[in-house]
Amino acid sequence: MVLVSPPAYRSHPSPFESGLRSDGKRMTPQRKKVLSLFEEIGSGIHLSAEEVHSKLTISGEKVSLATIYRTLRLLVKMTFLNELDLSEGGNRFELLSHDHPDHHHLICIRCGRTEEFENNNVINAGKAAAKNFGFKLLESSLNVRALCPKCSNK
Amino acid sequence: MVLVSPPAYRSHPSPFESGLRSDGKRMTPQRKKVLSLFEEIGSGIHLSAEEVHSKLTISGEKVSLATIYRTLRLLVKMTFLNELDLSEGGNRFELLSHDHPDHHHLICIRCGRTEEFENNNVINAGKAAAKNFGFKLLESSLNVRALCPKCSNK
DNA sequence: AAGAATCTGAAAACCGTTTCCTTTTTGTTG
DNA sequence: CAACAAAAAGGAAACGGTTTTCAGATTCTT
Repeated sequence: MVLVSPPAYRSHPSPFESGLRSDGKRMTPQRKKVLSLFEEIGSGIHLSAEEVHSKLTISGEKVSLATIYRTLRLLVKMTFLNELDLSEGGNRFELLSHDHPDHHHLICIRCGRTEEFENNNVINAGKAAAKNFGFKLLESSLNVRALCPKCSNK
Repeated sequence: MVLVSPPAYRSHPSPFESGLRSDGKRMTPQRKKVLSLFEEIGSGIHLSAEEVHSKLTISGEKVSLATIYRTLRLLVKMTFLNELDLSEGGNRFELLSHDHPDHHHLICIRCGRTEEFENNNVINAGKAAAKNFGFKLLESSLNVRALCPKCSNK
């Protein structure tokens, strides 16, 4: 347990790492693993905290569930992840892709299949409503509850 | 405690009562009280289960929280109430007014103030997305998270 | 008025999430 | 590179909203 080489993330501070640093926070293997998981699976996939935990566990990485929750919240605050409220059993998280900032979700309420779409009219509707009531807009999300083709003919 | 007149709801079966009956369910004072509460305060007000409970308790009606949860679910299924997922601490319920079926919500994430609005573009966006993926649309809801005027200058 | 089915209330169980507390790790400073 | 303070991790307990269990009460039928 001696003579270990320094962790790779020391060499070229990633945006994640510098974001952490500038806030007095630290890079840890656990945080790295959670973010890497999302980066590997790509954007547009929505994982619950439990799913993150089991995926990491399966690939041999041990990160406690408590740490996963803490890290997910952190990554959301740092805008690396987006948190979704698709109701029915636990929130989900997805990699926030900065080229598709304002996308919405179509959810099959029976099997959970989820599709994304973008629509400027929706964004404008949110803006208009906020303006109308003098609110300062933060974020708007349209959730469309539906039945996917497979589930609708059962 | 003798010679009480029969409960009012026996005389002219309300839509609620007949809906219940046709499904082998029964009208009870508790169910009546929950629905009446929503009818008295009118549509556009969003109450959590806890709030329903405390409002009834304050006006001297004793209905257990368990029954309130059961009744709220029932009323949603019967489409007398609409269930909202405004996140942050518990779902809320509102009287479903059939003249404003598809309204959306603007929520102040700090104080919870909630305003409603309608927008056909949003409805169409949901329809378009569902059609696009071959889903059968059930319902779409746009939640706009924002800061109300009071909270945004603090 | 009696009986079967349904419903209620109270308490326990649930489940996703957060917090507490102790130990481990990180990053900085001599 | 050793030492130290600050921050983070792990595990377990606590939480808060919601659902379930179960025994006793109520509704509706006949």
